[in-house]
Amino acid sequence: MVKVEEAIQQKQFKDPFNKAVVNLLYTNSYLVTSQNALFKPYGISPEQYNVLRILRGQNGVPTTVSSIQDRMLNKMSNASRLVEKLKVKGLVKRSECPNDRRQVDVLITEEGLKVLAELQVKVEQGNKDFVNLTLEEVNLLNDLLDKLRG
Amino acid sequence: MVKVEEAIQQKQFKDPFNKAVVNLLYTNSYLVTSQNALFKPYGISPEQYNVLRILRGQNGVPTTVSSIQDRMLNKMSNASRLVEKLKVKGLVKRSECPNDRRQVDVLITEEGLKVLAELQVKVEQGNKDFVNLTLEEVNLLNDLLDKLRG
DNA sequence: ATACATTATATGTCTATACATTTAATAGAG
DNA sequence: CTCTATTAAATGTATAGACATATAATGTAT
Repeated sequence: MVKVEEAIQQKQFKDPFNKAVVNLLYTNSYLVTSQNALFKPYGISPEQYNVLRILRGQNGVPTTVSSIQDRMLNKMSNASRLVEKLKVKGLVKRSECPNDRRQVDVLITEEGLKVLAELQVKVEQGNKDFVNLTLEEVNLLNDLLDKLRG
Repeated sequence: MVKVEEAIQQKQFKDPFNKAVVNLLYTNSYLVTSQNALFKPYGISPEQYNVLRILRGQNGVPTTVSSIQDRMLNKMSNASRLVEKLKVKGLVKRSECPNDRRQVDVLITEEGLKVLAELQVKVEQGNKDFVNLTLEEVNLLNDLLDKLRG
């Protein structure tokens, strides 16, 4: 087990809270790097995958751009541009919302569903592999993270 | 306490391991957003701050670009460009390494040390505030994160 | 109905990550 | 010494995050 102190060659931290922030940023980088390797062959980014997953969760009900934004992991990400990129790839459709012409209805296409299903198997297995914890430990981690942000 | 399921409006996950990956990505976003607000008035990014911190840790001994890279939280970040930006701001000095002209010695300037010291107080207090856990819980979190990557 | 505020989306710009490639210097083999 | 491989740093280019601003449509007060 490589402790965060060794990984970034920092001998000590102000306190365990500051260490935890650094540890979380470093662990995030570990996860993102691991996930990127998984996604690369598919020509789709983790963020784009996440948008597809949100859309499928709607079960055929069109979703607006702002609704996608609300459900993204990173609230500062730009759903508008991600949707545009997915549209270029033919994985989503965009259409003007009839009852409010400011809004845009976004729907995942058949091709999008296909790509998503294929990717999901790999991603879900990958995520399990990346997290080297017991079931008990991972449940504890989830509770701690939820509390941390509170 | 807002659970990650509510925060991103996802009802369930494949398993607790997949939930943990999502939870970590989401918590990272929470921390980065919190930190950004802190850094903004100083015109310096968290990544640039981290480079300054690494340089000061050398206690006046010049550090090469690749050595900075090794110590960064994100191993894929571009130390060369971050150093260039810090140099433009007058916070670091760059000089050719005499015994190996491929390498570049990087040193933090007096101005860099001043900015770093000022920022560090805010960042360390902020990090403590962002992590809503007891001392016992945060120690446990650090252990779980170290093991997770193992 | 008009004026103004609000909302949804898109766009502009900067910073950083991700990763490939280039350039220059050094190390090592013959 | 010469050729080749390796290494350090810089650079090119794509994607995304951060945040301000623009544009268009809608809601609301008068």
